[in-house]
Amino acid sequence: MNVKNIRIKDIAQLAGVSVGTVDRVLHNRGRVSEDALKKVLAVLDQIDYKPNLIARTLGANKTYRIAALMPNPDQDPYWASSKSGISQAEAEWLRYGVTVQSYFFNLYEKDSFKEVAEAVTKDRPDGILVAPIFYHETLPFFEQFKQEGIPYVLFNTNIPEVDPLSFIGQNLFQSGKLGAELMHLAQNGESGMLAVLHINEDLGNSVHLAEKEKGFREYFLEKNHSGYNITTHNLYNPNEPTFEKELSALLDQPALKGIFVSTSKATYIVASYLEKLQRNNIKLIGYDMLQENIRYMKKGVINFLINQNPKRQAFLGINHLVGYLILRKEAPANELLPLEIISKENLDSYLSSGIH
Amino acid sequence: MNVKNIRIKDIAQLAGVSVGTVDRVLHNRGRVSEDALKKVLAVLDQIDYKPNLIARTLGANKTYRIAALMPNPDQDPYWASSKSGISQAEAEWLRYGVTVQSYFFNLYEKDSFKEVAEAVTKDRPDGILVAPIFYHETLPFFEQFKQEGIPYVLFNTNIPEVDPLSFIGQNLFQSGKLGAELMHLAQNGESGMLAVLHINEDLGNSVHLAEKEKGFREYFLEKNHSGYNITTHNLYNPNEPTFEKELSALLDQPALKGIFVSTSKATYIVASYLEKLQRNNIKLIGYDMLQENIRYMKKGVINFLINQNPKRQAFLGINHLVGYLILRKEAPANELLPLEIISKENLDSYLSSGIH
DNA sequence: TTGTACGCGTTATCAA
DNA sequence: TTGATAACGCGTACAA
Repeated sequence: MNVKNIRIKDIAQLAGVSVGTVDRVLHNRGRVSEDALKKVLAVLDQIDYKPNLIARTLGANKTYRIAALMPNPDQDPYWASSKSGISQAEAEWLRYGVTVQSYFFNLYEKDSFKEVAEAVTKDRPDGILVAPIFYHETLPFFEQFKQEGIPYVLFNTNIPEVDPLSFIGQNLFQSGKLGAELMHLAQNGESGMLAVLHINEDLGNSVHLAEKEKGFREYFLEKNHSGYNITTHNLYNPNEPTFEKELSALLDQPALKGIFVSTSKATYIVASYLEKLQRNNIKLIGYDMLQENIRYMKKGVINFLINQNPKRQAFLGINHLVGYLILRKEAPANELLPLEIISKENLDSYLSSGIH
Repeated sequence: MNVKNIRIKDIAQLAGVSVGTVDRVLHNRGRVSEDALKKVLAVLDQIDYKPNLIARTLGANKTYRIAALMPNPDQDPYWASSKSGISQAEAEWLRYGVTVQSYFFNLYEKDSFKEVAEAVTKDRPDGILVAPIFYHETLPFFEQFKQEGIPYVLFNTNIPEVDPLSFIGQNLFQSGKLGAELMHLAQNGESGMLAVLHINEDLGNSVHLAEKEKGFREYFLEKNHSGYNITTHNLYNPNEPTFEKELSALLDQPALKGIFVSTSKATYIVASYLEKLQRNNIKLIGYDMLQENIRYMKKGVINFLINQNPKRQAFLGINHLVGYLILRKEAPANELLPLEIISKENLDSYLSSGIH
């Protein structure tokens, strides 16, 4: 095997032109005569030229600005995880001239999203990573980004219609099915009442949550487990006095055997009530390895967590953008992360491996 | 924030010396006067110099040869997975002058290991990745590698005494505990007889397997689940006629409710017997997403798999070596991969994400 | 002991 | 339209 790679210099020599001409042909920069073009293309046709990306980044000496558009991490620890993934990717690429500017919008205000998205548009970054949790508000911006030729990557929530460079997330329907499988296991063969619980603080998320619920119900339909009685409960702002009343009413039902919670923050909120009310016979299944969730899992209040890997989602998002910008690498159109099951006994192995 | 990184040139300017001197200080090459040393160190103390690795690799223009020393992938699909991880890493680094030469030894013959390891020693690679499944046979070689200053990384099996650059694997004790937790769940609250089954084809593995068993038993001890009766079964070559007899004898016991199998290949062997004997009330828990295991899981014969991620283990091993050789990056002394739980409902999400 | 100068492969600039 | 050449930052050979 010939290890030595073919250089632009070699192509130039073979074609009988200069490196400058080859470069212009390779990058369609124009200003090349018919004659020279033909000669270079003939050589390129024969050999498989693979640019040395190391040399390219060094030579180009460009700096790239990436904009990360996401909910304010202070409003929800889930988004704090995402943020840390962005920071990690940023640290890794900083020395290669990549900077990431974060733009936070208010999780509960659509107008805040618009405002911030306009700021991004104005700043004209080289690439954009965005968690598009508000469907309608986001669409016009992608139209604009596309027109300006700025590549954008979506994470957490997909909007296939806007044709992003890449989407990173999970299969939500399957996630719900997995939640159901785990619930079924946790029930130890007994039957009874199961609750699907959404705490829908930001309304942008409702499609997200509905998809998980569909999967959850589908599992029991397929299996024909008619012994279970599944109810749905929508709660909103945990700070409202009605919240506690409604949740307590649910938890007080003696027949209730399990709760599937559709978001990560909601998981530890419900866990705290379960603990307070001493309802330790109710199995709880929720999302993500947030610090509070880890605590309740170790105590045995939470039975299973499904890891959505928010940190990794955002990390990969930045990486895909950088790969595309610097290394001209195509990103996968859909990167669906595995649905990781976290239980008491493998929790530590996830914590120490530091990827979560 | 100052985006531009500090270059050697900058340090030289600040210290009032030349780049050559700075370089000699940075790499302890000697031939530097007390005075100059002090000046440079003073500057280095103030600022956080991070070399541009891109420039370094470009300038070095070296080629590195890595040797991968592992069992023959044709003898066991588990090792075929490892091999594919090596190939993937190789493809990724080929253009940067890294080549990987694989050396396969016979899984069942210690002498074969010696032979191949000698070949590696003779070839004097720049780095070595090895799965040291034979303890005694491996030790002298590491002694030699250490003397020659060739860095080596271990995967799959750890031998801390040889002080490798890095070990990549899992916590086997905890892996067994997780197996027990899953078994307990799968039992649906019933009690009965549980079997721990080892198929110990290559004897090098026995410590490995014992560790998993210890964890498995520890779980039930901690939980005080006295309802279970746990037995251990050691089988050897599946091709011997006694094998089928012994295994059938075990499976014929009506009280048997679950089997925990300690290796990946053994998992689908047991699954095939369970299917043939129609013992579908016996819960089966084993290891790894081998093709056959995936098939039996989809059929419902295997209840849970614990993913040891053989592909990723090997992939990371090569990456750590490359990182150390090219980028002078310290590899983690112990990289313990998370214990991934695979069930029917998250199987596809792992398959499609392509990391397994 | 020190500093200068060149090469790595690519991109970008500029004079011809 | 072309080709020669200077960056990019690091490592290193070599001359002083």
